[in-house]
Amino acid sequence: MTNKKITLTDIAKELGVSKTLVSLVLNGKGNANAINKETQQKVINKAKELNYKPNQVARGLRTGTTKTIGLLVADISNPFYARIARIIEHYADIEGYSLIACSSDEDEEREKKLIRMLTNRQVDGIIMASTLQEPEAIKQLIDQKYPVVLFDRYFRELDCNYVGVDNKEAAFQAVSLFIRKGHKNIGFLTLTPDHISTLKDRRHGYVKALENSGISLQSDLMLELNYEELKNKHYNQIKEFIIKNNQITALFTTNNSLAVGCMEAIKELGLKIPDDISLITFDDVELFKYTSPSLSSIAQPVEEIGKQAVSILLKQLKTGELENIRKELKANLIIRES
Amino acid sequence: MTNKKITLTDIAKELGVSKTLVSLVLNGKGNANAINKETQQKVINKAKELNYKPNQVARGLRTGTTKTIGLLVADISNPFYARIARIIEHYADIEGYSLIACSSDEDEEREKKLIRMLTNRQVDGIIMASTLQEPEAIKQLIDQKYPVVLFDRYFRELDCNYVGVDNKEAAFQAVSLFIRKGHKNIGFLTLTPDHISTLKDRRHGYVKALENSGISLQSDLMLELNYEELKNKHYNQIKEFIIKNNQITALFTTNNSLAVGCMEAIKELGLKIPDDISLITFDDVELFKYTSPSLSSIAQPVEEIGKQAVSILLKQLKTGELENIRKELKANLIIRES
DNA sequence: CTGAAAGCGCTAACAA
DNA sequence: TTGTTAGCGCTTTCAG
Repeated sequence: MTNKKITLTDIAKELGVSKTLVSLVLNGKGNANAINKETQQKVINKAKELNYKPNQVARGLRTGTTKTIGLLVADISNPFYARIARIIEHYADIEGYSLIACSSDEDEEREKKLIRMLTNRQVDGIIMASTLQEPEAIKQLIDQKYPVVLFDRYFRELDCNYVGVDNKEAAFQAVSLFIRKGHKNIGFLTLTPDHISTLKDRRHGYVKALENSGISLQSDLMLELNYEELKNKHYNQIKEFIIKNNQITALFTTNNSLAVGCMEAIKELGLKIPDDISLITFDDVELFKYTSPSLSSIAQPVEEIGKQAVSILLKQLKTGELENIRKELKANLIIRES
Repeated sequence: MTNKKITLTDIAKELGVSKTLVSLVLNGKGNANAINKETQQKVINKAKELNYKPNQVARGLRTGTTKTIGLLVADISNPFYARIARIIEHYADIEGYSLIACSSDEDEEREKKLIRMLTNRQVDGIIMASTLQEPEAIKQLIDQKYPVVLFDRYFRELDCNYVGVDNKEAAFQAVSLFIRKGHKNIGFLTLTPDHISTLKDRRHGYVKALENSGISLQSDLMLELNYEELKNKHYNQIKEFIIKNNQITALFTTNNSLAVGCMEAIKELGLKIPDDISLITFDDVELFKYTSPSLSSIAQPVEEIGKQAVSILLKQLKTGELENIRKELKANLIIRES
């Protein structure tokens, strides 16, 4: 394996020219610097011949820019985040950026560690759906002029780029639909940590819809599930919840995993959706169309969210100006059988 | 924004010691080098006080190791790869490695570009499910002593670490089950590019099961779908296929997206699974349990695949020895209603 | 116990 | 039109 790594210096030496010359040519700045066409061609040929590979790390150290974006979410394998990741990867790639993807597992300490990791790695910017309660760690980034785009989740107290949907309105619409259909005892299932903005907003939408129709809020009908338990598919709490509150005829869940948990629990209890209990969930998953029954859901404009997130980040990377762009999109209530 | 970046030199200067000293201490090599406890503490305190962040890029340039793993798959948002990604992230993280994740879209040229990108970025190793026909680009990596672990897909002609399942056997079992249930006209749906080892092996399993039962192979009953079309949810070909071959009573699909396409097509044709057509698919997705009807599938031991892939890679990263480890695991046929 | 100095591979002033 | 030089921030001999 003769394959010693080829560097700029190797090419320069072989050709008897300077590193600068080679660097310029290989970076397409040959013409701008009025370098002899012939010389340019020689350099290019030699680079190909030696199978030269520019060392991005060295370039990164020198230029202070790594062409890398950090993507931080709760769980990269959750269909919602997985789809967003793919879209972000796509748009980032167009501009030559790669993604370091990481999952916080809804663990605040872990998220802080990951933020540190990403900045240590000198990623040029971060796109994240944060699980933090206090955005102090993110504020520090911004104070250091670090480009950050939040998506899905925001912080009221923090001036930061953001793209997401109007969660309160979407939840309001879904629950209002239940009410119009005559449901009075509508359960609300959500996750902890419950300080997450999306979850809070969805809860507000639920409460508002009830208020709006003069239905009094029963705190019994609201259940919070622990993220870890949910991840390990411990659906017992959901079952107990349904048994204890057997007046419930409709359920609103704040994410796709909860909806799956409900399907399982309801099935195990021998109940039927929607005959016994109706279900609408936040976040659409492709297969919800084919479940039994097909699940009604609130679909976020995933493509647009990912695209906007990258677009905002890249703009600020290019200009160096950290504006403060907030995009609130509309979610789409998809009514199916459930 | 006083936040100039703090470097080792800054700490050294403030303390009136050398960079070496600081570097040693901060890397936990203080004791090994018999550095004064007090001095060590001073360094650590000062680092904390100044909020020092080690620059990984600089370290990477110096040490030639970036603590980064490249993950290359067809589509990071496909549930199968998304789950694997999460697991790989988990095990890599334990050892301090991060992931650059990228999707080839089953495009050979794009994959080659991504491989180049990853090596330019000096990732320490690559874990990939390759879409290539000729593994030349991967062979080059290995020749350069670049640690590579293939998963899911392998190359017969290439000596390279690999972890995956026995695809032929799994497909054989699934199709044999169809036959035992009395099916004679069993359709086979797969993807292009069809040189991919998993797809070939699954096809072989299908053929072998038929042969084994003395059922003659009808090439009409085998359909290949283009990846791009599938991604764009163009299921018309599947519909036409089913209409043209209305003797089909069972379908075997080689991946989860194809199964979804079949469900859609069969539904649109007003047919019922499994009454009119039975379905078994490769790759299990959580929601297959809840679809209507629930889908029988071949589940790969995802956790084990991801864990092994990381383990093999890290071992070779540590020892510098590129052995050639091949792990073939067993897939699990999950029989549901379809 | 601590420090000086070299150098990883690259880019960018500045010279020539 | 091309070359010299310095230096990004870090680790690591080698000397003291």
